[in-house]
Amino acid sequence: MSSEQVKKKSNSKSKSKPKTKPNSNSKSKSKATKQKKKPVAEKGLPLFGEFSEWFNQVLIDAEIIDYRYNLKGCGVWLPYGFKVRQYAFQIIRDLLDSTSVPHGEMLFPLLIPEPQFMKEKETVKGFEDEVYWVKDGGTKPLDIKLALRPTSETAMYPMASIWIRSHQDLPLKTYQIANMFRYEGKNTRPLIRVREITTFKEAHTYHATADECEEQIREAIECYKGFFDALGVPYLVTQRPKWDTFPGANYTIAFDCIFPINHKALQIGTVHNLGQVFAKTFDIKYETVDGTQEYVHQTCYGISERAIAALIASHGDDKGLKIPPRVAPIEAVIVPILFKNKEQIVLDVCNSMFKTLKEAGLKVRLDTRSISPGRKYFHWELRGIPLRIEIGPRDVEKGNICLVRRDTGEKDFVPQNEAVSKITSLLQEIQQSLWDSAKENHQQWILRTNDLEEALEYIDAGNGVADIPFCGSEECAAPIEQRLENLKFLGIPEEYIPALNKSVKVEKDIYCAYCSKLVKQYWRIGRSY
RNA sequence: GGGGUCGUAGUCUAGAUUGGUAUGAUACUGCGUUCGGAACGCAGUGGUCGAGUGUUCAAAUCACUCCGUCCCCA
Repeated sequence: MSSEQVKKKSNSKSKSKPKTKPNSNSKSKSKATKQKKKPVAEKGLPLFGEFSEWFNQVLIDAEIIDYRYNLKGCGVWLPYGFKVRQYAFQIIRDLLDSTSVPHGEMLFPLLIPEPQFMKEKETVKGFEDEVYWVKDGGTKPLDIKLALRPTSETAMYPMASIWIRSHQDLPLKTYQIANMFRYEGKNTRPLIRVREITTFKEAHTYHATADECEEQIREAIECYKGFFDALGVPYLVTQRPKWDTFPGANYTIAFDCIFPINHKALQIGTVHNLGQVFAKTFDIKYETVDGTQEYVHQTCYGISERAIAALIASHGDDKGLKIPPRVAPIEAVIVPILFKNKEQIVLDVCNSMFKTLKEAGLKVRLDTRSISPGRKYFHWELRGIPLRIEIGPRDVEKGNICLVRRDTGEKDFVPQNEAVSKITSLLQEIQQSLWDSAKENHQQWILRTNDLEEALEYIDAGNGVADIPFCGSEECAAPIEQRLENLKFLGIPEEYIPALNKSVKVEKDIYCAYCSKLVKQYWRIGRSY
């Protein structure tokens, strides 16, 4: 059976059919040629180099998400994917719950009454074409239309206005993890551009002063860095251009992950300084020590399931996923190698090893299915399990177990009584090494140049993102963005962001790549999702 | 947003020009032989042909609408 035959419809029908395996004779297989040795159940996962196809297929094959639900932009989290999501978002929960003033987790209603939603003009304009409206209650039209939240500012802030009375109530830090609805256009992509964002973590904070508000931005950035570090997802931090700031916010700082192969940037987190705009709209005031009434200063920051997309993209290879141990539903899987008349002695060792590892607190699984060992290897490699433990008669004789790393493929034989310590340290090593290699790759995808043409060529060739000297005006940005499809100004890199640096870096003798004015900063541009 | 393509068991696919309830593989189930990188034999299960409407004695096949897919262009 050729790989082509079992591949997804979309692949086998596309005109530029990528060859995944040499034997691509989809129709010429005659019944006479009985294939004895050849595998008959080859999975048709496209090569990692066919990134877009790989990504879509691996989500289904590795049982992360099933998007065959007949509603555009919506999908089902499968148990395995759900676990990854759960472990990942628990990390951000832990980070937010443990800040010096903890963030309190809450849950707001999905529905927002129209008048309340319409209150903040800027936000409304920003989401105008993306809001789902509930217009009927059963068979009767509603007097007041209800929006399905595209984000929750307008749901939360009227409540904050009730809760916040005095400076004693501040700072107030809250967050919720919930689903959001956005009516995206035609081009939806699983996990990346969806109509139901199933997992959106949004934090909202309220402060007495602008300084505290600014300080909160730094805390948020640190939290998010901690989160992505734990996932082993590399990122770039930039302050978004004025024209790409969250509607109503003073400024927006964003996290982007450059994807492998196509080197497009995916926004995976945003942090907004909202100033007092929303406070004025929703009348969120507090009484100062002097007895006067002041509007609060606010921030909000969000992370979505796109973080999972970045996690998958950053570590994948031709065999499938590589899940960092921290968020892996299973850290190690035991595969028994059974030979005739020696089944029981092997199974006994497997069972006791399973028990030992479980008692040591490891997420471990014993795979006793009656299929061949090789099949199990592929199964678990596709799902990205960090460590495989093979135990066969030879190992039993020697008192060993065989450990195989998913990331490097390295095999290691260790004595059974050292299993726990060896596995624990190996898992740590894998976690670190996944992070290191992803980061190392990421750094190679940024070009700094004073030559606009060079930057555009670099981006157009799909090599990565580029930093160019730039004046920051929208008039200069627009014609540059026109030059390439999906080209975006990501913004100013971290070292130039005033909110994040006591003294921002200043470049000398560089001139705007468009208007040639003397400028102080490089701006980052690149193709984005 | 505009244009095109396609939709048949879980997955991939034959059948469409010439209307007559569907082919094969894989997956799945059972039994047996196996098991250190996708094992083999035998026997089975599984399809309102994306949904709806129309034409017809009869629709997977023809027409229209909707839903979804993928590709191209803005």
